[in-house]
Amino acid sequence: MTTPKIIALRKGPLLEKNATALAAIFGALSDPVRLRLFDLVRRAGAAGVCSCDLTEPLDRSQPTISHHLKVLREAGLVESRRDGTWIWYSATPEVFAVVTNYLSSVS
Amino acid sequence: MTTPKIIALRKGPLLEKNATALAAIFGALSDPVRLRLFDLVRRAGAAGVCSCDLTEPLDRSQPTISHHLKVLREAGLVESRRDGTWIWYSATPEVFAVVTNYLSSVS
DNA sequence: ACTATACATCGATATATGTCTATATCTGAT
DNA sequence: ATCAGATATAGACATATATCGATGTATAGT
Repeated sequence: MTTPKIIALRKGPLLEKNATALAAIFGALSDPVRLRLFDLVRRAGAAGVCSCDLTEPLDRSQPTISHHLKVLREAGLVESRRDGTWIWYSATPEVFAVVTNYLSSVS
Repeated sequence: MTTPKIIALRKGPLLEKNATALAAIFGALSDPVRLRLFDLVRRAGAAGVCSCDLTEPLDRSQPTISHHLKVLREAGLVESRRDGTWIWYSATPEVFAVVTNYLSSVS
């Protein structure tokens, strides 16, 4: 409560609104399966990767992978486009830039 | 299951072991309160900030802040040193090198 | 030794999350 | 219209997490 010494914090602390938005992105990256999933997607580049090729390498059920892809999609980290019966996922570097910007501002 | 097109993924996917380690760091940053907490700590620079000054601005109970600081500490994002009855927290930016290295490895 | 302050831990509780099986939906082909 | 394959959703369950009040521990001062 009482301040032992006066610490001059710089202006512009992280506002709650921004913290919540950032936390959501980090949250999407806070699961090992999701991280590997995202890694596979971004490695596929602009062409993207078919969802059907993501289930096997991660050793999870199809609904589980679908769930994780949804989380990544809602966080804005990946986007999907339909091609017939399958769906192609690709990384969205814009949102990723938010993360790297923040991280580089720290270190 | 069946591959609709052959996608040439680059070598070196994210291994499970590394994914788990990375996910732990992201997990520590996946909570708004913890993000703002970390922000306050890192803004204090090398001198650090007293734990007693972190409870009020975040509008959480003292045990809750203590818990979050523990999470940040165990993730290697902050370190603490005792000074009498107070404990001073400061950021450890080295950990971010791991994250930024990974993030820049593909793109 | 006693008291006051700072911080940590404990136990409880409500909510969120990861995972599965079962089922639904969507798309293309017959 | 029917069928098969790909993906999404629903429901269930176990575990994790964020939070609090109560209590414990450590340190400094009297």
